[in-house]
Amino acid sequence: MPVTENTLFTSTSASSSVYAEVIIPLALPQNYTWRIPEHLQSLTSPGCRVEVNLGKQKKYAGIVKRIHSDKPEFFEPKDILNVLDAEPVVYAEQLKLWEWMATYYMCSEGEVMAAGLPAHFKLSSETIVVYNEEFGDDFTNLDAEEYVVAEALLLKKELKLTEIQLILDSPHVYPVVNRLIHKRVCYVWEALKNTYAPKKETYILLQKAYEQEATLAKLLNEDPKLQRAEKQMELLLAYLHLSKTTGSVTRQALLKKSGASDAQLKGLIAKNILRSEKREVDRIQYLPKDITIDFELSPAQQTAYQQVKESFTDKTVSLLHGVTSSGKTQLYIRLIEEHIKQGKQVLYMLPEIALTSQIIRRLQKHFGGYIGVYHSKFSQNERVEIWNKVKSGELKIILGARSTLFLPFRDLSLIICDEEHDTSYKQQEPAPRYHGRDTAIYFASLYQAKVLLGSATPSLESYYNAQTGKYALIELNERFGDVQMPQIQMIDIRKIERKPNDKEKAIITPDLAKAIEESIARQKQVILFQNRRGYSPYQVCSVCNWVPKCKHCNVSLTFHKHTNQLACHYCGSTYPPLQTCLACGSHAFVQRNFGTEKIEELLQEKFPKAKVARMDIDTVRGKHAHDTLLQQFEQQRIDILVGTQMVVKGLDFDTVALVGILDADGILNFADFRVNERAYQLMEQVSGRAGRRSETGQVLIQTGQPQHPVLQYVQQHAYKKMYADEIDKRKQFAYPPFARIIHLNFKHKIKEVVQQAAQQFTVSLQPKYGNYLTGPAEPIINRIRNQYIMELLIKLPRQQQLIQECKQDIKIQIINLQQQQRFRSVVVIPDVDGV
DNA sequence: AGCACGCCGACT
DNA sequence: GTCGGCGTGCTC
Repeated sequence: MPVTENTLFTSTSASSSVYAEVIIPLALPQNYTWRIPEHLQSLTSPGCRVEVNLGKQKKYAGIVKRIHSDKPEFFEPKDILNVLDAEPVVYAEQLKLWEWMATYYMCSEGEVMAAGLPAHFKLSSETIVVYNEEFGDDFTNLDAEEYVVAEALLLKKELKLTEIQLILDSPHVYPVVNRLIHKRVCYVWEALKNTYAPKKETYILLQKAYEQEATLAKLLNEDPKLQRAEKQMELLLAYLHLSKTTGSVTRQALLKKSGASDAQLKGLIAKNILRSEKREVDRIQYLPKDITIDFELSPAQQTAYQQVKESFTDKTVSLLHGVTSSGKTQLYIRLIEEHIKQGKQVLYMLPEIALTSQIIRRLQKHFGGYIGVYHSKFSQNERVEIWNKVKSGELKIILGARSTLFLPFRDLSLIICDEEHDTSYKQQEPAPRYHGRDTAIYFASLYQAKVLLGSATPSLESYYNAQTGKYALIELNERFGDVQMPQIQMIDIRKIERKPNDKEKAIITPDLAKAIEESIARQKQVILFQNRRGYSPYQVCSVCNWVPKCKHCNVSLTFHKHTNQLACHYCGSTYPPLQTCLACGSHAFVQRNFGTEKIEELLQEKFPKAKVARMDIDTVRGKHAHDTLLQQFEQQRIDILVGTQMVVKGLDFDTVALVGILDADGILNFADFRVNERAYQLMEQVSGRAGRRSETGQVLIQTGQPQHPVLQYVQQHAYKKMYADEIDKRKQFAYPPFARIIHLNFKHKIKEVVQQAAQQFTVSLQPKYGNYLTGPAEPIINRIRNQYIMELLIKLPRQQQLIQECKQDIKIQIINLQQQQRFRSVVVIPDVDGV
């Protein structure tokens, strides 16, 4: 429920002051308080931005969290300089969400605000505003102050807010700039990190002249331009049919459906009957706002759908455990339909941006202009646009990654959290280090909305919650349209590895090679999966086995063949390749290479006629590379695709007959308490890529431990057995879901200092939390960007009170630590529920 | 996050 | 002698 009413004081006497607790987008120790001068009191309400002074001369646009009349005891508050918004920019729900996130994930509300608010709302005196060239120079609608600034901007193109102060000869520039941004005369400068280029697709549209029935009929029946061009006529009819059934028509879809040639389409465009237009796939604002559902759920889907609906009568969260290809998306679409027909809003969350462009086309077919897409790679202008449309309630469905949770929903009633197990939901680097799924559950509670978690391989946490009745559990065990679960076989590599001369055979075993050959012969596609970790190409001295490492991080350098450089994957620094061993002086350097690049080479050698492609961080770095690669694969211009984790997500094609997991041991031997869960999820998801509509897929797993329980479970698609097995171990060793883990990272440039700091910190927690502490320990990679690292793990039993106290104690101890001269500059970073 | 304040090295 | 390096403290 939006907070629009002014929570102000009717009975306040003129003499007593009114104060505002304001959130500033910084990592401040707490929120600060400013006084609201009398003339601004009626304009100020929670959720509004206010212009305030911080420090000697810095100014910020902060957001009012709370208005009160408690005079601060220990300082004299400054006055708020201006109120920037007539209407709050966020609802009370957003303020509550920020507070919860800051408390739960142990950061400041300012940091949450900084992450959640589009840059255009975050003015500060250092902000640079840029002239919007598209605006032109028609300044007739500007008032005197706006005009002066606009003129200056036209001349200089960009200005700092401090410079604008000089121009206006007044410190009160924020409201003016604010209005100018609103009128699109200028915009806030965005740092150049915007490498994301939205995917574009060519759409085919009917020329305006033929949009009316009558003119169209005339064209079809009597126009001489078409009577003799039979093929073009066919194509046009195909277009009309397609546009009737799907709404908008892409060039690709049209050509595929009609079987027409490029030339025929060009002909129609030349005759001014059709026209083509490039559109960004993610932006679909031109579509009509209507709902068309043109499919039926299968009986199994229908049952699950009913169960989901019923579960929401007494549970807030439902977990939909549906095997790969069971058609979860169709079920979601039905559910969305129901919610938006009641005028409510729906949030559809995905773990990664790359997946949005895949799913958006499916959704837009059904919900047209009701959908918006939102994620961190959108330009600030676009973000503000969507922000406002969500706030006004114009957009009903928002598809996006975790940052979509920051949008000011007006009337949210459902959150779908797809691929709920995916670890990309957890934000790693800057604060707030939040988990999209868990935050979604809290966020939903603010609106009394429901949450649907979906996965073929649920996280142990969620499945546990479903088992214990906290969540509802709905199972969908049938693949859609009678597709069989893929057949999974193990290939024991132990025999092959014994023969040292046959190293290559250990990478692609003869059995796998044979299967690949057969698939290709049948015109089917092959996906090979290789996990990246530990298998990056590197240089090594063949005499003494010395491996070059990064100067700033304790990490082996990765060798990049295409740039002929050694690179550090942690800090990004690069080095020239080595000729001489720095340890023994020999010149016998060799490239060790089990990465996808090497495998690609090997495959090309073995299958010279096949088209081999590689999909990993390196090959999809470019703007459209990811989509282009997927498209090529979809159009079957690639026979064998070798890739890392990336191939697991978003590959949903019918013609994959064979999936090979090249090195299961690399996945199974990873040192983490979640290995088994992760390994199962990964392999089950990879397997799910094999065999769609037409036939049973085949999965081959190369391993030296074919009896490994996880592999057995994968082979039988026995999620529940894996769960039962694993949950016991979690309980025994007090890991999640039976414990809450808080990770503490200590950083300092001097190794001894960081070690002692971590040690002292641990000792200080010992009396109260002794049993729950693990460490401090030096991580395997003990230095990143010249900072040494120590880690401390706290495993707390799931008792609300204890966990809250512990978070409090951690904060106290951090302050304590930094009060000591020696440890002053040690950085301590808490990470709650890290993955 | 900035920015002012403050204490040590290489320069006109 | 000073300019300026960045470590440290503080912002209602």
